[in-house]
Amino acid sequence: MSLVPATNYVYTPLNQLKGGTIVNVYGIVKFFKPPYLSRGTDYCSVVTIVDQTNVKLTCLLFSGNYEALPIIYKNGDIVRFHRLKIQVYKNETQGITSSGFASLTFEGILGAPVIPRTSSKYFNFTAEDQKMVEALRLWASTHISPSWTLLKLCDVQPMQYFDLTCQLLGKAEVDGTSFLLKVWDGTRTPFPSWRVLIQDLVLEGDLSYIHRLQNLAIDILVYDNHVQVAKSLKVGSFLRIYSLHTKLKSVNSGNQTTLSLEFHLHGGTSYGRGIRVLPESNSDVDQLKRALESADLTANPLSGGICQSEPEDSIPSSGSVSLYEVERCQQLSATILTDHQYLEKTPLCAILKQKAPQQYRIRAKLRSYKPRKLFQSVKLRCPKCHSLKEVPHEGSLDMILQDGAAKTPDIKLQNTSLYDSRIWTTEDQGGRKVAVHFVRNDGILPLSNECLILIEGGSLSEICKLSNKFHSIIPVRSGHEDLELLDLSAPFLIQGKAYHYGCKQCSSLKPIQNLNFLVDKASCIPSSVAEVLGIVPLQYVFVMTFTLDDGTGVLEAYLLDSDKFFQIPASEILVDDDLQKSMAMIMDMICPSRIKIDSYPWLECFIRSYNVTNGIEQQICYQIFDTTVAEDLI
DNA sequence: GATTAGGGTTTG
Repeated sequence: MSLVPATNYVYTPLNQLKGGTIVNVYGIVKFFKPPYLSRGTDYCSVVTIVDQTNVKLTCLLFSGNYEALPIIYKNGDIVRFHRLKIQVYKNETQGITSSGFASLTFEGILGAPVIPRTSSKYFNFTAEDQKMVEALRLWASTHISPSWTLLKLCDVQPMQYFDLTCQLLGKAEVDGTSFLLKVWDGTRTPFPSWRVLIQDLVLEGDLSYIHRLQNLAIDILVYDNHVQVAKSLKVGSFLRIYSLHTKLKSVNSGNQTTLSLEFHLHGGTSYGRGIRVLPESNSDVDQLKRALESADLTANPLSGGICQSEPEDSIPSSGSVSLYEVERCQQLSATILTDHQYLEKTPLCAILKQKAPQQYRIRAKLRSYKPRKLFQSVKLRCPKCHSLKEVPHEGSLDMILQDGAAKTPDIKLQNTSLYDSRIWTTEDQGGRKVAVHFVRNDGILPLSNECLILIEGGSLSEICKLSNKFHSIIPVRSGHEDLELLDLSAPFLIQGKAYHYGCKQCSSLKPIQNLNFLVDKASCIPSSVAEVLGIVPLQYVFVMTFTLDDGTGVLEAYLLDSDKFFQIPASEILVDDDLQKSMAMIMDMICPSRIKIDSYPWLECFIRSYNVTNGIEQQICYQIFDTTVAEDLI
C-alpha cells in the first residue's frame, strides 16, 4: 500500500497536546459536520475526536478540495490525522489543518476489516496503524455508547432529529430558499409523509416509479445552504442526510383529522446538519440496497393517518391506535406505568376529541410544568373533602401559634393524672408564661426522646427547639374546663421537623383528655393522635400541572401525588435539602430547559379524563395516575 | 496569503 519511503510517524495522545505544535493524532469521531462550503474559499469540516486518554479535541479542517477532507460517515468512525496544527482558542485546545494535512478514516466496529478511506493516492499504512485502529475500537467498545441517530423510516417518531440512509428518487426546486428531495429506504413511516406542493414538470426523477412506491417515498424539504448541495445530487444515488427533523402535522378537514409526517433539513450546519453521498462500496449502502429490493410494494398502505372524531363508546378510536402501534418505541421512557400495561397507547389528538370520563395510556414529552418553584408544588390535601390548602410558611405559622396561645396558662389545668406540668416565665417579653405538660405513659414519664408534651404559649422557635428533644409536641391552650387544641390553622402535632395539620371542615375536635385512649402515649404516631382527638389529618401532596406533548397534540394534566410519582414523600421535601435536590434533578431530567423538546425523554403516563363544571361551562380535565419516575432516573 | 469556523438543532 505504501508507495512513499517509510516515515516513522509518532502519534501524540490527546492529553499531551501543546499549542503551537504540529502533530499526528488518532481518535474516535465523537461529532462531525460533513464537509460543506464555508463562507471563505474552502470546504470545511468540524470533527471532534476522543482517544483512550478520554480527552476530546475539536478540529477545524479546511480544504479547497472536498475529497481531501476526512471521509467520515458516522460517529464512532476512527480517524488518523497527519500534520494537524494545535492551537488555543478561547482557552480551549483545538486542532486545525496545517500545510500537508492528510487523513485516513476507518470503520469503528470491532472485528470489521481495517480498510483506510482516503482520497490520497499515496499514504503510509503499517502494522502499527492496524494495531492503533484495533486498540481504539476495543477501547470504544467499552467506553463509548453507540449512537442511535441512524434510523430507518419505520422507526422515526414525530418530533425527532435523526440521520437517514436512503436513495434519492426525485428532486425539485420549490423556491429560492428550499428544495425538495424525494427519497426512500424501503420501510414505511409510522405516519404517511407530507406531500410538498411543487409546480408540474419541475420534478426530476421517475414519477411513475415514485407513484408506485406510494407511502414508501417521503418528501424532504432542505433549506438555505443545503439547497446548492441538493441541486447537485444525482437521482438514484445513495445519501446520508444528517440531523433530519421530523414534525407531525395534523390537518383538519370536516370532522376528520389527517396526520402526516414532515421532514425538514433546516439551514445551517449546527449539530452536523448536512448531506453526504455514500459510495456503492459502503456497507450501509449494501444493506440499504437489500432493503429496497425486498421492500413490499404490494403491502396495504396504511389507511392514512386519521384520528376519527368523537368515538363515544370506545377508548380509544381504533383508527388512531393502529397507527400508533406502527410507531416502534425503541427509546426507553423516563416514567413507567405501575399498572394498566395492557392498555394500548392513544395519541393526544385522539384524547382531546373524546368525552370524559375515560382513561388512557399515553406517551408524550413534558413541554413545561407549573409551578416552576418546586416548593410551591407542595400542598395539604384533605383525603375526605379533597380540599387543598397551602402549607403555612414560617412567618404565618409563628403568628398562628402566638395568637392561639395568647392566654395565660390556667393553673387549675396543670398537673393532672395525664400529665406533669412546668411553667416558665420569660424575662424580657413582659413575663410571658410558657407551660409544658409532660404526658405520662402508664403513669410514668417516658424518656424525653419518647415523650409527648403539650405546650401552651410557646413561640415557633421555642417549639422548634423542644421538638429536637422531645418525641412529639401538641400545641394547646387553656380552655374553660380542660386544655384544648388550637385552631386547626396550627399544626395539631409536631414531630421533629414534621408538622401535621388537620382539616378544619372535616374534623370535630375531641377533648385533650382523650389522649388517655392512646394505646401508647410514648412514641405516638400521627394517625393515632389524630384519631383520638377527632382530627382528619391533611396529607402532604405535590400538585403540579404538566403540559404534555406527543407531536399529535398538547394536553394539560394534573399531577396530584403524595409519594408515588417522584418516589419522594411530599411530607418530607420541605425540610430536606437532599430530597429537594433529587426532585429538581428529576424535573431537569424529564424537562431539561437547556435543550429543545425533541431531545427530551419520552414519558409513559396513565391519565384519566373527568368533567369539571363551574355551573355554566363544562370542561374536561386530565389527571396523571399510576405512573412513576423510572428507577434509573432516581 | 488570509479567510473560512471555533459543534450544541428551525421556527420554513
